[in-house]
Amino acid sequence: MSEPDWPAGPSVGFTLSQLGFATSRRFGQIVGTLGLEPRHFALLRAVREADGQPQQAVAERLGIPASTMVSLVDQLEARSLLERRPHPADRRTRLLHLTGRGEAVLEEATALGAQWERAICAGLSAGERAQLLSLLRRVAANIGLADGELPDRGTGQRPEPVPGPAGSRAAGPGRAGNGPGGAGR
Amino acid sequence: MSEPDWPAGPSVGFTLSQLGFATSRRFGQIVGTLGLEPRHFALLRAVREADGQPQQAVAERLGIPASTMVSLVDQLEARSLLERRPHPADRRTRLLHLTGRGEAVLEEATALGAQWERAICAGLSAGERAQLLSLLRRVAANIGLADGELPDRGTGQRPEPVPGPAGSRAAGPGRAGNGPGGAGR
DNA sequence: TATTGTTATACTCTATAACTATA
DNA sequence: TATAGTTATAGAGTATAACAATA
Repeated sequence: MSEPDWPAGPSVGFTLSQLGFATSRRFGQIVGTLGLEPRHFALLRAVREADGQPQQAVAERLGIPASTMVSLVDQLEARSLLERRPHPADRRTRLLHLTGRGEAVLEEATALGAQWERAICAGLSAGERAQLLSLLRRVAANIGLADGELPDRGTGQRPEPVPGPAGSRAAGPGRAGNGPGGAGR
Repeated sequence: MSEPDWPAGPSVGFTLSQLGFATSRRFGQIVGTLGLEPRHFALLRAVREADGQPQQAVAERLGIPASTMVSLVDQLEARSLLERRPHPADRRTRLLHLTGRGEAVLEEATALGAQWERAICAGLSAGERAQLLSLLRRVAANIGLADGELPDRGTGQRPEPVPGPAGSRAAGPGRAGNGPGGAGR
């Protein structure tokens, strides 16, 4: 079997895992300041993006199971950040709308996200940051992560086991984790 | 409030979250090929690093609660990848040792990790990869992540809420997630 | 008969607390 | 009395399946 042709030292994969985890965890704490979890933030953004979508459409877009979506919307509606309105024609569906307060909180959260972004990139010149993003984009392409794509939640989806060869043996659980939920784009 | 002074586009924070998540998830699938979860891999590596440590010492080093450690070791011992041996002087403590099979599997997993690393960095020159690592290291320093440091598991630890200002309101849950568990350094 | 949203249920994971045997 | 390891237990979180209203 071929030896790694890279110089020794920390791997990109490990570093990315570490950073990605720390980054999103910290971001979770930050939006927690507003009483939000990252997925609440993601949900609010999805709703704002296209106000008045059916609840399920948003759930599908975010890759959240319908039942989970219910409690998520419940929580945000209880805080008057968004509201369910009846569909004019179909009495089964509920259309999601951002409230004024929801917009305000979303803006606050977005500002905190921007602030966090600046903290992350402190000391990097604009050029360095651009290059970092460029390199990350190439890595993303390597691992088959489309540009704006959301990594599919553990909803089944089963990509190819392993790119190259393998050492056989049975397949294990293969666990997942919590989604990124980081600051927006 | 200050506007982001960065050019528009995807943020580093979001991209890192996304990549870190995708990376570790994929790595989980890869080692799953060997019937291992990432934390099994981490455990095996920690044991190999210093063969014959007490079980709790390893647990502490990995930030795993003692009770979780038990089942983890149980699983690996059931597969004869490592074994508990009595401490010569203290009959309470169990010393962890890698078996021959454990070493073999660990090597297989390491090889898969190296292969995954190559896939991640495909198309990057050695210089580009070095620069990527350098930039990531600077980002890691920015967010207060020591070099080889393991991000502390949700074991309590409560860092400062937010670096800069804030929009008040009560503190939310602030959730965590699964650790990196990516390929080794 | 199919679909939207909801509720109920069952499962997984993890950590805390209780317990045993040693020290 | 304190500690290593274990077992039992309880909580959070999440997905699957059953359900009611409507199409």
